[in-house]
Amino acid sequence: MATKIGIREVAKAAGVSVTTVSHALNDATSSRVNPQTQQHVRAVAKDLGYAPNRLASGLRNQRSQILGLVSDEITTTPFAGAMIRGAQDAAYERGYVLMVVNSGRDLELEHREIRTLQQHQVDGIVYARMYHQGVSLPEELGTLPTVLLDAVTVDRSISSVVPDEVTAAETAVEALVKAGHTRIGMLGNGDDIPATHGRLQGFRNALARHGLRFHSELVTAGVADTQGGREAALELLRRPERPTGLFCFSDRVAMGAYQAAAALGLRIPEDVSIVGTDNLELIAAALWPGLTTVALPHYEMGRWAVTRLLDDIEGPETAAVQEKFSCPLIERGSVGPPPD
Amino acid sequence: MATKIGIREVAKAAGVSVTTVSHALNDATSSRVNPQTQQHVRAVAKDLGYAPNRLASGLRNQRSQILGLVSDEITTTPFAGAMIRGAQDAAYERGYVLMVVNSGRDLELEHREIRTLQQHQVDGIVYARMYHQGVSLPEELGTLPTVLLDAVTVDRSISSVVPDEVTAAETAVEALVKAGHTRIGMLGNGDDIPATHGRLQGFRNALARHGLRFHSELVTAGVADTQGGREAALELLRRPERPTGLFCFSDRVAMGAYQAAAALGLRIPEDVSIVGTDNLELIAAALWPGLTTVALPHYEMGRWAVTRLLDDIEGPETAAVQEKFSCPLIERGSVGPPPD
DNA sequence: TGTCCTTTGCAAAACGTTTTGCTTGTTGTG
DNA sequence: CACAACAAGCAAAACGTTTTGCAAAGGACA
Repeated sequence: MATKIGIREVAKAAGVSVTTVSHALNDATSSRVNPQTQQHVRAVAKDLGYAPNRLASGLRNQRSQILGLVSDEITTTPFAGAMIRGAQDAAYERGYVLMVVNSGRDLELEHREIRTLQQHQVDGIVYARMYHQGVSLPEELGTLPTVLLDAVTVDRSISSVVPDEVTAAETAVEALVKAGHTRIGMLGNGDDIPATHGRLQGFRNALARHGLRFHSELVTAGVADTQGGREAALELLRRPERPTGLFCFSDRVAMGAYQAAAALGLRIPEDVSIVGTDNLELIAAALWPGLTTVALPHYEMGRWAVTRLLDDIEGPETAAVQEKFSCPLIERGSVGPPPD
Repeated sequence: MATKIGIREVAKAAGVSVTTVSHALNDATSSRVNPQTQQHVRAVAKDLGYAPNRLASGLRNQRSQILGLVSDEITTTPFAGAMIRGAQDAAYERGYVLMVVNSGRDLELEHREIRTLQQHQVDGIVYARMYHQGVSLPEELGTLPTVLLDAVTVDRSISSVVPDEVTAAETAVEALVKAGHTRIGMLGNGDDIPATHGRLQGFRNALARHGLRFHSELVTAGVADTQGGREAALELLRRPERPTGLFCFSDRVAMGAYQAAAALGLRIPEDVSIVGTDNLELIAAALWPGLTTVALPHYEMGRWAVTRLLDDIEGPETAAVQEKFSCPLIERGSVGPPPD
């Protein structure tokens, strides 16, 4: 209530100058102020509930303590939530706060949003994508510290973090192999992005490593959503020599595979085993039986991106890092031994 | 590159004083500056790519052009995404930007986060919940303009926006009634929140309006997730006098009902019709057949909250408003006439 | 006793804007 | 022609901090 209390009010109440208050509050072990005075000032400040105006200190310090997070999509997937929360947590722990903007793939809008962030003097930017893909960085970022989240550029001079798609797929497929499956199908996305290439590569790696042949007719590309997954799985599971295990590009696709299995009277996991990708709680835990899937560590990636960004901002210059996060297998109930 | 260009650089380049630049850029139809000069200054400013430092102007104007959005959960549900996007869009259109924080129900953390927002001098706060519920506002908000999003307080002096739970449920149930169903069950949440009470009320209203009796044994409370929905639906659908239509508290619960129907060999919608609540794309559009459901207008509510907040901030004082948004029925394929 | 540090504190400048007077011409009017 | 009114622009103050340079007060030492 009353008047907003600023550093001046504290100074007056403590009977010292504004300068001394500032020193008492900021310099951890200050040589400019008597420990007793310091303690006293701090007590008074706390008492009054003083908190510095960050607009003012930002202006003075050329440090806003704000990070920008620009992403393409925030709406459709809950991945966004996990990544952003990871980023927020990491930022908060170090005294920063996030300004999130999302462009919905509108490049023109994205430009304007980035300019807005720059007007607010953000100290750095996390440039995020909802799916692991290649991007080209907007020009206007200029020399502003930037880290890529779930995306990569050809320019290796900027740090990035992505899931390790190859080993993620290997992990998923090996879960099937270890359960005894030898005819394994894949329902894959067709887009020309690292996620697609990496997972197909991992699929092949896992088969090769265990001496299994790669049957290209068991791989379906261009499967993007549940409906696509259902149709593709129907086609695969109707074959006389049907696969007994299915590796799905995403949990949404896996949900389609569940539907196909049900339509054909195949039980999971007794008749067909299914592994997904994403560990989307909303789906993976809701399916029945629960979906065994590899988790994309969105929360952790969000944390890493911000931590790295803050290290860049606050610390000395270091070489850029291209980080890959491994994807653990989350076992629920959709994998079992193949039927006889 | 070079040096950061500020208003001073523009002034120098345009051959006028800093004052004149400010007037030329800000006063739409300025009496302080010659239209020619104004045009010239603007051209120069654009040419140099000048954009004002909002830390500085915020400090001077006592207006940060930042809004805080504090929410409990951002992770688990995609609702958050829609609400936040609506809020962001509305804010952006009026030159504001959002600072989002989420407390994960940790009250202590929430307090600290709000204080942080206040340090950044946010011009107002949207206090959001992910489910329609009653809340008590944190003390420290004080006189800061605030709007509630998907939440209400006993204190009617503060504006809020929530879904109209009662008519939402009525809409859902009437879809079943109009298809010819007379024995309708409800899988409801048990929590003591407006969402629960409102929807149960709507359920009863719809029945009464069409001369149908309310059978309390067809109503199951405390059903929160897919597994709960499955179990509750199994129980209901196994009855000799089973309901032919089910109204579900959420789409997640409805997904459980789908599973129960499948387990019992009941087809949707031939043997049993199902209506959900939420219109959660990820689930409603993915289920097979598609789930008919009432949409909670999260995006629109997010927009409304920010628009209202900005009107409060920028405009003259007006009386608080308690807004209820209606929830349209989204028809997919899960409702049909009852069997024989 | 005078000189020189050291300690403790303060005044003032700076960060980049916006806005309030004030000054200087210029035009219109009696 | 003189004077008022007005148009156009500028200098300076202010927003709330942080930090640099300086001053005063003591204490140690010669």
